[in-house]
Amino acid sequence: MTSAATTATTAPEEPGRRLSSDERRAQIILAALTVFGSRGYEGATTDQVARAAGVSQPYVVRLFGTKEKLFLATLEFGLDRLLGVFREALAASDEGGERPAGKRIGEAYIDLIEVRGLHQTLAHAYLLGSNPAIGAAARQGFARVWRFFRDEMGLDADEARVFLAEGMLISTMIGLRIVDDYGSDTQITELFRACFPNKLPHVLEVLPRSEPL
Amino acid sequence: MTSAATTATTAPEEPGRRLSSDERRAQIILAALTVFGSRGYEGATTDQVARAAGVSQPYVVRLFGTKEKLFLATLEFGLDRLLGVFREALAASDEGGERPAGKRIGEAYIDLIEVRGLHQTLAHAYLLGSNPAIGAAARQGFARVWRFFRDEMGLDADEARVFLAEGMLISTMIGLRIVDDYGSDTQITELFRACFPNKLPHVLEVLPRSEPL
DNA sequence: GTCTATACTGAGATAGAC
DNA sequence: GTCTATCTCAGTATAGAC
Repeated sequence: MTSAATTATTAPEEPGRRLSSDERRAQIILAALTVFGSRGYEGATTDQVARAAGVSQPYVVRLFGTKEKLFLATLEFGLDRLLGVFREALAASDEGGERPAGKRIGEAYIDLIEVRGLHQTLAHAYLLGSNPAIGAAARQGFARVWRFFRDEMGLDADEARVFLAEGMLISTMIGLRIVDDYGSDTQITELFRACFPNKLPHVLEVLPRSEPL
Repeated sequence: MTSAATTATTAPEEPGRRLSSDERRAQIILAALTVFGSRGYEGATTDQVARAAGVSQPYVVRLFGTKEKLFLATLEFGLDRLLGVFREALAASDEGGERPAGKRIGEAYIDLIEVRGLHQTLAHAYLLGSNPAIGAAARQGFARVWRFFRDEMGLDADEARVFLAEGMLISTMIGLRIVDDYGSDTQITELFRACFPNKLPHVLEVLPRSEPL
């Protein structure tokens, strides 16, 4: 449990190699996403993040300054990634009217489960409105998403609200980990099904791989 | 800061009076709702709950056993209360077709901001799916709500999903505390407005009273 | 039923070596 | 760029008095 390779969440790396601090930062943020995602900001420890990233706890603090700054960096990464895939999906072709922008973006959102902990970390951040630093960042981030729907995607306020709402529900279902109670494809509840129209198989394949840590 | 009356979140009580342990439990759960709501399960401390309730920290632990059990009790209280007001709203009369059940229940959900921290505490619980005890309780609780929509209210799976989604968005907006960045009635954003159709004035009146602690 | 005092532990952060 | 050792404090839980 001391070697990087053993516990690393991220892609395999050549064992003996020394990474640039930017590479490490990126790697740690990926790990932080999974840890913050499952335990939340306060519940997560910098040590858990460090282990998941295969580095020592003090080094995580060294690179990011404080746990709070680490969380803020992780949140920003998550939001950038989210808006990144949304923009890609928006720009993608319509395939002859079969996949309108709304559908593409909805699916892109669900596909983000591949980036483990992203949905949950954002959702946790959104709940921390009372926290001075994190709350402010969360509101800003949420506003960015809202503006994407309104300005870039061109939805009206009502359509945007519905979109956002479905997104929040999906995040909730992921955070709840209904998979844990109902096993694999057979017993999954109607409740869970109803949340992932046409994406269920994919979700069922990916979610159980997201270790609770 | 030692007297009960000074810091109590809940209703004024006669200073010198000794409460039954059930009364205390109820009072502490109310306080716990606000504290867990703003800081989350891990972020909240039993001491903050104790202060908010006007009792000593060890006594909170004494009454509930552990912080986890306190959270579970608080979660259950919140869910009971939620389903309670939903059932009331469902049973209420239609007022000549002006307020169908869906609308009444939606409004009842928003009116629950009066029970400070309820929405946020539930939302926090829903995100803790990876936690053995809390995750299981949260899934159970979420399923109860789902069944209310399906069985008692008679919605089909799709309608129920839409309902739940709007609810998750509303909880998110409350947790985000957009009020904090945009002050009172004047500067409130479109984003916030869009989430509380016809309920904005009420929300704007209550939310700012919910102290961040 | 409720408090004060306190034991114990876990976790963030710092110092300093390599 | 990264580690080990360690300080320090906050927070849960226990003991025991009133």
